[in-house]
Amino acid sequence: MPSPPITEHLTYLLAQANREINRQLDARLKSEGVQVEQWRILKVLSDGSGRSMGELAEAVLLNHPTLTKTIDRMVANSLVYRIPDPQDRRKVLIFCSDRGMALSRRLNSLALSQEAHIVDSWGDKATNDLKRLLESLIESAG
Amino acid sequence: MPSPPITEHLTYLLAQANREINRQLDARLKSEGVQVEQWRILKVLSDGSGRSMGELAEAVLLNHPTLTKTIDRMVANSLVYRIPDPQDRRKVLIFCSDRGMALSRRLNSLALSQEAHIVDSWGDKATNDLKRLLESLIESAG
DNA sequence: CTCGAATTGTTGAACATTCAATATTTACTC
DNA sequence: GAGTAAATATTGAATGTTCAACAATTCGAG
Repeated sequence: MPSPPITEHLTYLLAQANREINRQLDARLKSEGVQVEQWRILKVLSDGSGRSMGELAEAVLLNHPTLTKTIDRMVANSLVYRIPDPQDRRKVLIFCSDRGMALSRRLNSLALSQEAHIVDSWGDKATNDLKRLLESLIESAG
Repeated sequence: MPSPPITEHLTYLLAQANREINRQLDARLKSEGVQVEQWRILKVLSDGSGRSMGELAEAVLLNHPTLTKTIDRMVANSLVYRIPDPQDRRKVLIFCSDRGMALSRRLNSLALSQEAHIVDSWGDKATNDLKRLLESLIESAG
């Protein structure tokens, strides 16, 4: 059984595409001095409702300790704040501050312009086909 | 311009899919006590020819300092070895040892079985469509 | 009720990654 | 050809992540 080259493995293609797209997005977000993870956190919180650390970790693809320390930094920057959950006192709810909301809007605009650039240069159909397949794969593998 | 939910961003879907597939692969490779990056390195080197650090870093999606330290560990485990390039003495060529070759074969078998599992449960067509789109995106974005 | 088990979040130590600076060799310019 | 610039790999400090242990709270069986 001859093993195919690594460039034909799904896991490799995903890693490569993810790396490249992330690199491009990082370059744009850099103008606001922020990394992709913080954009994700602000974006999730920007609807104004609070999330527990567990919910948030799941939503932004980070594990708990990493999220704790990232939130520490964002609290220090006054982008988000913590409130103990009155319903379940084990939980801590994270909220987006006004300053975080304002930053979130600027970051969204940067992220949207990146995606628009991909759609322009690569095509609308390909982009949508890829998104649908990724959703299906996640659904099937999750 | 209302910003779509994060789950509709291409960058998020790529990150999520990559994370999930990598997690599955990691779980399998764990039986050999090895991480995905080392599988990639051994796979690339397993054709027997040497690669410079630069070539290898590009091929396995790692930046130079990270690769240097990963190779340090693999040298300590006798999986690979370094030889100064006689053509260009700035370069160092990395070769796979016999022990590395044997491990590479076992890892390939694990990786192939993971991919076979995806094809089984998700479908041959979807898998191939996705691979072609990812290749095209990388080509277009690289 | 009460006590053990499960859930949630944080912390600290070990570990890994990254950025900037360095050393070495090669290529290029005049 | 001498001197400067570029390419290659490594190192060390700063930073970030992960794993395992911990504290606090809630749940649930008897």
